[in-house]
Amino acid sequence: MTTLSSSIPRPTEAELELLRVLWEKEPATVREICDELNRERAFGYTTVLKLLQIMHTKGLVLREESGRAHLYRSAISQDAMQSRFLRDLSVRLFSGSAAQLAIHALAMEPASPAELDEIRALLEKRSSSPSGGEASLTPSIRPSRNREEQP
Amino acid sequence: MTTLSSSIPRPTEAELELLRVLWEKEPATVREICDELNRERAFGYTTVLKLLQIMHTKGLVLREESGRAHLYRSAISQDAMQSRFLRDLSVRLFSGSAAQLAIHALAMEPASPAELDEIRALLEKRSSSPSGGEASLTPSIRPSRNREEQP
DNA sequence: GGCGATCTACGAAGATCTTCGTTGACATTT
DNA sequence: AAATGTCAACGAAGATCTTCGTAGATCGCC
Repeated sequence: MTTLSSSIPRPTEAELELLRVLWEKEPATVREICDELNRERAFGYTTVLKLLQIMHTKGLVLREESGRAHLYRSAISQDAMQSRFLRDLSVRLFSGSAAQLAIHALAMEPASPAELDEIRALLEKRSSSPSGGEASLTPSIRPSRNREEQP
Repeated sequence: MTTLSSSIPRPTEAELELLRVLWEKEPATVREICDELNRERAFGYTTVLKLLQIMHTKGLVLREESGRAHLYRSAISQDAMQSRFLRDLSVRLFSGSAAQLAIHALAMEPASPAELDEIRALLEKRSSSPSGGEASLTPSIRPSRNREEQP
């Protein structure tokens, strides 16, 4: 249950990496998040802690201070965050058209048959009811596949 | 055509605003860019100049120093930049799947009939050649002001 | 030939982001 | 209880981003 409250600021790059971990294993302690992050690249413990503290003041994460080690969880669902970034990007670079953005993304990379079906389903829905309703989408599961990253 | 040379850094937010102007009216002087920007929000002249200088050292813009006032143009096409940002976003937030990104974007907002057709065309192409070759795809015409076309 | 307007270049201040060292609190072990 | 390890909190250093003031060059004009 995550509000898409627009008062929450956009996470920075490092913050987004933490959120990605949280969405996978929520709730988590600083130690857990830190260990998970260090599978990919080095993060000092206090670096992660500091980031989480900042994110907490920003409202990006929630904190349970019950035990000795605090428990963190994200304040925004991955889905809501995806929408947030897509909206931003569409405004910044696609004249505000999420559809144009989608077309470009679609042209960039082959989709799986399942994904193609999903798109077809969306198309039908759109065709019939242009101002379509609350599709509770969380797109199909996707095994975490990684490409090169460029900070 | 503009190279999608990956050595060029990702533009910051302010830099992207300048690029947006350049893509519309290229080439342009600092004055022209500044005036255009000030339709939307205030930018000091020297601010814009400084940004362009930085962007020049970064390789984001090209500069013609012929006359008294330099002429600037973008070093990357809007299309290539769109791909760049989409790739980034898909890696950061969609486990590297541009298709999932597209689905999400599609679900976010109703598309115009023309856009729906465009998507259908893309789907057919995908269906026939599943692991489609590295086509030099540019998603089709883009009249720069997209968004509304309704007979 | 000097005056004002316009341009580029330089540098710097303030904000934000990233990273981490240090400190003190608390728990576990010896 | 002392030693050791783990934790949150604080602060600070360095990097990057954003903005602009000022200085120096150059053009057009009276």
